[in-house]
Amino acid sequence: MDNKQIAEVFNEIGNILDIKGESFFRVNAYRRAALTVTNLPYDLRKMIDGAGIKEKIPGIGKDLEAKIVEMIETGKCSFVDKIKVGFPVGLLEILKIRGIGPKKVKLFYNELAIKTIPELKKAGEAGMLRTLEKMGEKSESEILKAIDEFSQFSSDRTMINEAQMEAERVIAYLNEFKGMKRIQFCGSLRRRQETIGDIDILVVADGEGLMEHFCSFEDVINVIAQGDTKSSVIMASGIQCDLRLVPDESFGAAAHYFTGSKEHNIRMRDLAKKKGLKLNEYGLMDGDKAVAGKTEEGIFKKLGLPFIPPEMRQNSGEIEYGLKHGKMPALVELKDIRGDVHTHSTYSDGKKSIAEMAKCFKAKGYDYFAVTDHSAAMAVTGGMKDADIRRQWKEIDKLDVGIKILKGCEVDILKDGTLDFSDEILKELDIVIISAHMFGQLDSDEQTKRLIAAVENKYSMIMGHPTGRLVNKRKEMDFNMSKVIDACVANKVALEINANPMRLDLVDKYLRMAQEKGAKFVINTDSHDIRHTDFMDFGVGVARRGWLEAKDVLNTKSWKDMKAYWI
DNA sequence: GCCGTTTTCGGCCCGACTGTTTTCAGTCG
Repeated sequence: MDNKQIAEVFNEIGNILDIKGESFFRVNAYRRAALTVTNLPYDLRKMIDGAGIKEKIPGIGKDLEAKIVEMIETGKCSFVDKIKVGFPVGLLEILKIRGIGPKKVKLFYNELAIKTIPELKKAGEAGMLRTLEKMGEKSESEILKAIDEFSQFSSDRTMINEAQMEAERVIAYLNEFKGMKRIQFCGSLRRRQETIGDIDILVVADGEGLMEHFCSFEDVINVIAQGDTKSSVIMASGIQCDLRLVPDESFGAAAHYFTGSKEHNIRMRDLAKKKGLKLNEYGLMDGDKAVAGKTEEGIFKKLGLPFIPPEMRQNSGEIEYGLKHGKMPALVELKDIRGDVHTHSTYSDGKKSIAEMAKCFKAKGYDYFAVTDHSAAMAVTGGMKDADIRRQWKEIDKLDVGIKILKGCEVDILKDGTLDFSDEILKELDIVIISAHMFGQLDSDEQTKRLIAAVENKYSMIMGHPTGRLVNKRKEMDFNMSKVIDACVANKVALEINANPMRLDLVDKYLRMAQEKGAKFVINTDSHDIRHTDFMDFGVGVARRGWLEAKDVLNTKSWKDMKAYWI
C-alpha cells in the first residue's frame, strides 16, 4: 500500500469511530495522521526496516506506526477490518453530505435504519426525518437540498485557476458595496494549493447590508448560512464561497486564521498558549486584551516569528524554521521570472503562430521565450519531423519582434528511454525538454530506468512535467523519484515546474527533497494559447509551496546566465 | 491515539451559525 492508500484507511477508521461515538480526540488522531501521511515527501514503503519506520513522524505514535507497518507488509489493516464487521459502509457516504455529521448519521441509522444516501433521500421525501428528536421541517428540507448538491457537485475539488477566476468575480461584485474598506481572499486559494475546497473572502466594511448584498449575487444558487459577520453560499459553479466580516483592528488575525492551513493554525495556537497567550480570529490575546491582530506580521512578531508566506503555512517545518533562523527563505516571486521556455505554436498543437506568441511574451516584459513544439512521437499533436523543425528554425531566424526567441523542442521520451529526435537535431537546439507522454503504465523499476536513461542523454536540459500526473484525472507515474532526481542533478537536467493548472508538476511535495539534493528548476507555462501564458503565477505558487528561492529557478536569470548551467 | 520546560496522566484550538428549544448540541472551517 502506498501513502495515499494508508491515509485513506486512517480516514476511514476515523470516520467509523466517529460515527460509533468514540472520543473526538482518538478520532482526530487518525484524521491528523491521514493528513500527515498524505503530505509526506517520501514513500513510506521505502522507510520500513525491522524496527519500524526509520524516521519519527509527528502525530504517529507506537500504535499508528504498527498499523502502517502492517499495511505495508501485508497490504491490509486488521483493525479496520475488525471495526467494519457489521458496520454499513454506506454510512460513510452519508457523512460526506454537507450539514450531516456523525451524530446525525447515527441518529438516522438507529431510529430509521438508514444506511445509504438513497434511503436518506426517500425518508426525507416521506417526511420521516422531521419526526426525529431535534429535527424539524427546516432541517429535513436542508438535508434534501444538500443531497441534491452532493449528487450534482461531489466529483472533484475545484482547480486553482477556476477558483481564482470565481474569487475575482466575487471580489469585484463585493467592491460595489458602498462601505467596503478592505478585501482579501484567504484559505487554500491564498496558500496556492493546486485544488481548492471553497473560497474564503475576508472583508472590513462599514454600514449595514453587506451580507444581504453578498447573498444576492446573481451567481448564488443557495444560501447555506447568513449571519451578521459570516455567510456561506453555493455558487452556480458548485463552489462554496464564505464571506467573513471583521473589524479593521482584527484584519491580520482574521487573515491568518482563515488562510490556514488548519494544521499550521493549530501549531500557532499551541505556540501562543505556551507563551500564556490565546490566538483567535480577533487577535493574539493576553487575557481580554489584544496584543496583536491588525496585521499578520504583528502576530508572527509577538510569537517570535518572521512573516511566514501563506504558501509555506502547511505545518511542514516552517514554524521551527522561523523560530530558529529569525527569517524565512526569500521565496521566488512572479516578478523574478524573465522568460518562459516551454511553449507551443501551430507547428504542433499550439493554437497561435510563433509571431503571435512572441508579441504576447514581449508585452509581458519577458527577456526571452522558447518555442518547444512536440516531436513526431506525439502524433495526435501533429508533432514535428526533422523537416518541420528545420523549417521552424528558418521562421524563427526571420522573425524580428524585439524579444529573444529560443529554438527548442519538447522531445518525447520513447519506451526505452531514447529521445524522439536525432543528435543532429538536438545539438542545434537552445532548449531541450524531455517529456514522458506515453508508457506511463510501466512498472516502477522499468520506468525509473527509462527516465534515467533519458536524463543521461547529453542533450537533455529540462525534464518536463516529471510525474506525469493530471490534477483530478491521472495519477503520478510509478517510479523512484529520489533516484531520478539524483540523475538530474548529476547530469545537470533541470526539473520543470509545469504551471498549467491541470498539471502543476513537478508536484509540490517533491520540491524540497529535490532542492536539498541540489537540483535546479524551471517554471514554465506549457502554453498552447495566449491565455495560458498567465499560468506562470500558479507555477510560482507551487515553487513557493516548495520553499524555492529565485536562485533555485533558472528562468529568473538572463538567458546568458541560464544557459551557463548546461555548459 | 498522541504527547511532554504543566512530562506517563490529563489534556488535546476555537468561535460562528443553525435549528430546535427555552439553554444548547451539532456542524463547519
